[in-house]
Order: sequence, then C-alpha cells, then structure tokens
Amino acid sequence: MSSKPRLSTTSYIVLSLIDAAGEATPYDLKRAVSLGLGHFWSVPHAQVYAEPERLAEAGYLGERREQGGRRRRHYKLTAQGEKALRAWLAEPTDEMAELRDPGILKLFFGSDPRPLASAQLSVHRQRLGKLEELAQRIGEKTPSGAELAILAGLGHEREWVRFWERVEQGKRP
Amino acid sequence: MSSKPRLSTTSYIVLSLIDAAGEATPYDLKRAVSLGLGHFWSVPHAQVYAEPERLAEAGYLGERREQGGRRRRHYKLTAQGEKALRAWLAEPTDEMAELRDPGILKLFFGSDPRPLASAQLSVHRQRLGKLEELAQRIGEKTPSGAELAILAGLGHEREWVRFWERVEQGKRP
DNA sequence: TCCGAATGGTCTGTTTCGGACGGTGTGAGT
DNA sequence: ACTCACACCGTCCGAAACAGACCATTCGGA
Repeated sequence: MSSKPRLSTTSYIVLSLIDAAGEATPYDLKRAVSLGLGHFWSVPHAQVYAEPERLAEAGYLGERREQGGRRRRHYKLTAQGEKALRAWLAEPTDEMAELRDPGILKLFFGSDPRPLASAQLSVHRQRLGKLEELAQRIGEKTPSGAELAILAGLGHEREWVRFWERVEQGKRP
Repeated sequence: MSSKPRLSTTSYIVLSLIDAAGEATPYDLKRAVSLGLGHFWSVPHAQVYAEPERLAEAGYLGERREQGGRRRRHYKLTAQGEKALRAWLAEPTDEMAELRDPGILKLFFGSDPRPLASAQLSVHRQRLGKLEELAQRIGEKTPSGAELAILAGLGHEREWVRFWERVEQGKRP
C-alpha cells in the first residue's frame, strides 16, 4: 500500500491526467498528453508506462488489469493520490524553468549567429503559427488554466522570433 | 582514438569550455560554468567530473593526472576533439527548447492563478534584475555570442514578468 | 599549532529517456 | 471468409542525467 518515495513532477502530471479522465490506461495518458500538455512539455513514451506502476505501488493509484488480449492496466486515483494531487495544486511554486535552448547554447559558444538565426527562425515561426491558431480559438473569453498555458507559450514564441530576427539583421536584440 | 559513443549536448559544453581554457580540470569547468553558462543552463556537479572521463576514453580529450596530493585530472582537446567541436559549432541547429516551466504546468492543471502568479513574479523579478544589471555592462557595443545569450535570457524574463503580471491582475495575457 | 572553512574529487542509488522490439486488433481488398 | 498491412498497445534495455552524501587536501588565522 503505502511506502513513500518522493513524487516527481512527472508523478503529478500522471496524477492530474488520471484525475481528469477518472480512469485511464497508460495509452490514454499518452493521447491526453499529445492533445494538450504536449504543446509545451514532452513526456517520453516509456515514462507513461513506468510512472503509474510506481505510483500504484506507493498507494497513489489503484490498478485494474484486463485478463484477455492486451492486458491493459486501468488506473484511477486512490484517496491518498487525490490528496497528494490537491496538495500539489494548492501549493504555488517558485521554481522556474531554465532557458536550456540549444540554439542559445551554440550562440554562447561562438557559433556564427546569422545561419543559426535563420535556422531557428524557420522553426520558431512555424510553431508560432500553430500557437496563434490555437490562441484564436480561445477567443476573448477569460482563459482557463490550460488556455493560459497556451498563451504563455505564445508570448515566448513571439519573443523568440523577435530575438532571432534582430540577430539575423545583425542588430542588438 | 576509439570513437564509439554519441556526443550529447553536455559533451559539447565540456569540449567548448576546455577549448576556451586550453587546459582545464573538472573544477575549472565547474567555475567556468558558474561564471557564464550557468545563467541559463545548469550543469550538475557530478557531470562535470564524469563527462570528461568519457570523452577522454573516446579519444576527444587528452588526460594528464597529477601524482601527488589532489591527483587532479587536467584535460585538453585532441585533434579529434577539436574537429568534433568545430563541426558542432559550424552546424546551425533547428532544435528548440520546450517551455517546461513548473509554474505553467500547475496553471495548466488548474492551480489557482493568483497566488501562483505572485510567487512566480517575486522570483522572476529578482532574476530580471540580475540580468538587467548584466545587460547594462554590455553597453551599446555589438554583443558577443555569450552576451547575446544574456540578452536572450533578458527578453524571456521580461516576457515572464509581463505574463504573470497580467495573470495576477486577472486579465488576458 | 590547531581548527575550520574553502577547495577539490568520488561514489551510489534513482530516475530519465530514446529507441528497439514484440504482441494484438481490425478493416480493406480479395 | 481470409489475410495481410497497418495502426494500436505494451515492455524492455542500456546509456545518460541527477541529487546529494561523503571523503580528502589545502590554507588562513587565532
């Protein structure tokens, strides 16, 4: 039932997604990620299978296994899991992300700025287009949390495009 | 000499830093990181010792070991290492960073936006202050690659502050 | 001289992650 | 009805990342 290894960020992602779905298989989680979260936070395939198993072992999830065929595992939150999730959501975090951008890294170490800028621009512009499309669907209503996350991504993509455009022009960003 | 394993981003960080220093011990690298790169890309302690060892084994670095006392390892680039580094720097990358921001994650999953915003603001503002200070030292001259990296970080910090301020005010970002 | 801080280095247990690989269901064409 | 191709679903492996505890050396000052 309950030993308590520490819960990682990935753990809370899994808990949240299962909470939203009520009950879910790892594959459901994978699809759920690609539907929304995946726009700004990738969760590798293998983790989506490994993590629920650990969470079940620690008592945060209940597991029901199909007998025939695919032997899917269906997970849902236990009371303990729900409590942990609520606590996590209730606690605002002051952690923040690092930049950790491969393009910036090369720039830092002296890679030629112009070609780097144009390679980066083409991919950032494409991504910006996608996010703008998503943002348009939100419309003018007050955005939900998930929609705020999209808008955050949008702001940063705009910043990236602005930055690399300046670099491409040889101007001070 | 024997070239087997694939070079990771961390590998190129190590190669770059050693290239800049001419010759360096892991501890030198650690200090070098905290001097500049660390502003936007953390490299955990242990890696800075482990990675040069692997690179040396694969023939990218030469190793000289002190006999007495601390038995420091001094590394420098081999011809192979230099070639690999040049190739990496010459190749512009189209990879880009994900957002992967813990605050955005909580927002996405329905955490209450206001307290989250104020927690995030206090730390982002502080960081913004530091970067603005660094940026001022650059002055109006054309920035080096390392300085461009600082300016990129600055732009994103401004965006974070803008975003969370809007959220705190309950307005659409 | 001795103590404690700063410096410098190593080890261990977990977790992450990409990718290869292997089964299972299904429906389009025969 | 058959089967073959492809999408669906799950597991496994090894390399690397990572936190952080722990050990050893050097040095400055009371």
